Amino acid sequence: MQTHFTIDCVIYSFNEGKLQVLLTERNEYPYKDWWALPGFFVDKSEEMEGAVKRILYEHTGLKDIFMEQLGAFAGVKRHPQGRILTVAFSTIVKYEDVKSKIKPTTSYMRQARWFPIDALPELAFDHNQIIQQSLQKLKYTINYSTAVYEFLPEKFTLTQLQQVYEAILGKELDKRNFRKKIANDGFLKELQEVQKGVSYRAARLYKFDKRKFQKHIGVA
Amino acid sequence: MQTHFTIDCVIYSFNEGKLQVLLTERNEYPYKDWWALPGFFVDKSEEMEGAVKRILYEHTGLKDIFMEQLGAFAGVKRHPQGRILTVAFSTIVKYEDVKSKIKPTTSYMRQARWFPIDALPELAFDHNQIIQQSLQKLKYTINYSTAVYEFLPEKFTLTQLQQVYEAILGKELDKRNFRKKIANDGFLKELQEVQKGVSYRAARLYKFDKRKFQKHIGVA
DNA sequence: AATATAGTGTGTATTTTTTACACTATTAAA
DNA sequence: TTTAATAGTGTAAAAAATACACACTATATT
Repeated sequence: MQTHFTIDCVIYSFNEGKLQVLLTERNEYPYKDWWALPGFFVDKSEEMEGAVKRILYEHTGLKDIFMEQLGAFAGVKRHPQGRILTVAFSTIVKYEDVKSKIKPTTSYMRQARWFPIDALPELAFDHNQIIQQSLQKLKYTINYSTAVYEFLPEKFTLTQLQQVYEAILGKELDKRNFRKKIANDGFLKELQEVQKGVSYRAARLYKFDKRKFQKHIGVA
Repeated sequence: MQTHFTIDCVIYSFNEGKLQVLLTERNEYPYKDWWALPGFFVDKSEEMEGAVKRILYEHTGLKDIFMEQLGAFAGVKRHPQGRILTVAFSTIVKYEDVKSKIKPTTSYMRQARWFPIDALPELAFDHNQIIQQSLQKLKYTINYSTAVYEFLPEKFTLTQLQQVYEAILGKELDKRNFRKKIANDGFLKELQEVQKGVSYRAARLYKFDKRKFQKHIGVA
């Protein structure tokens, strides 16, 4: 009648032109030595949102990050010790921002590491399936969410933005049409600033303007 | 560390030009005498999908119906007895098909009844919130799912189909444009048959062709 | 038999959105 | 100064979405 209840986190970033997922190496049975999504048990009387924050921090070292619910996975056979219901959440972080911060603070996990989404190992439990479902949702909502901007630094070039789109959708886009669409959406702010330190023509930098985005979407 | 775990069902139908939701009147504390979504506890070692089927049957009398997951709701305060995690599911049934079958077979609920979505009572727990979230998703996915056809009998008129769209979206649509869109989609089969027993020009009947729909969507 | 009723069924012009496609400009390094 | 690498830009064609009004037909009523 009662069940254990866990949270699992699908954490995305963008690096080296690829969509990456953060995985942890388990140091405990079951699935000791396997790679898995960062995740753990929720405490009694702990709000789910609070548990997500805590688990994210303990398993990856990351803090102050909003996570969105994907859904519940409750197969009786998904865990060898009998049914453990997990609620999967996902989020997106900026690779450079978190680079130095990623370090599990629990001994349940040995290490945390990024894997490109197209080269994931076989994961513990049903975690491969959770990631696939999450990716589907990301693709599906890309044009109606702020997701792509969460991968990028505050100031970014249009080419970087296009690369994020391409990494998520898994296909190439036409540069001119892409820029036309972005210009038409009209929620980027063009800065009076260009890239530095590149050995070719420097690209203009842009910022995402959340206020304009919300107007565009027709905020709830 | 362990929690109770329930399923709640958002069951839609279309009747009298309106989108309807099936609710049950509780016969047990807490929230005795309140209206609520059909729902109950999942047994230990019971697959979630099986529990959904069982609970749906016990609380509404309905059988053999596929339900889609909406998500987990786990607020510590959502249930007066402490956190009870619920996973919400939704489905759509044909009003006429189920009309005579709806009857709870458990004494936990006194009766089950349809309510128009725009005239719901205040519900037990966080059930109003669950319905709102579910409705959002229904609107959002209307054009990429078979949802609308699940409201209708096997053979239906274009006007009936349009009314279902209008009930879900909560706004009126232009008849000619609607028909153009449907014709263009091309996954309805036009029958050599018309409505019977109407006191005005009889409308042509159509069937939904799932195979053509899947081609159109680009089936996974 | 005439008529009222109620919903069916249809087309076109306009605007908007999407797609396809290729060259010049700028910068740093060699 | 040349080369290498990426930035930045426009137009035409096709497709999709929108706005809009009237004649048709089956039945019920008188």
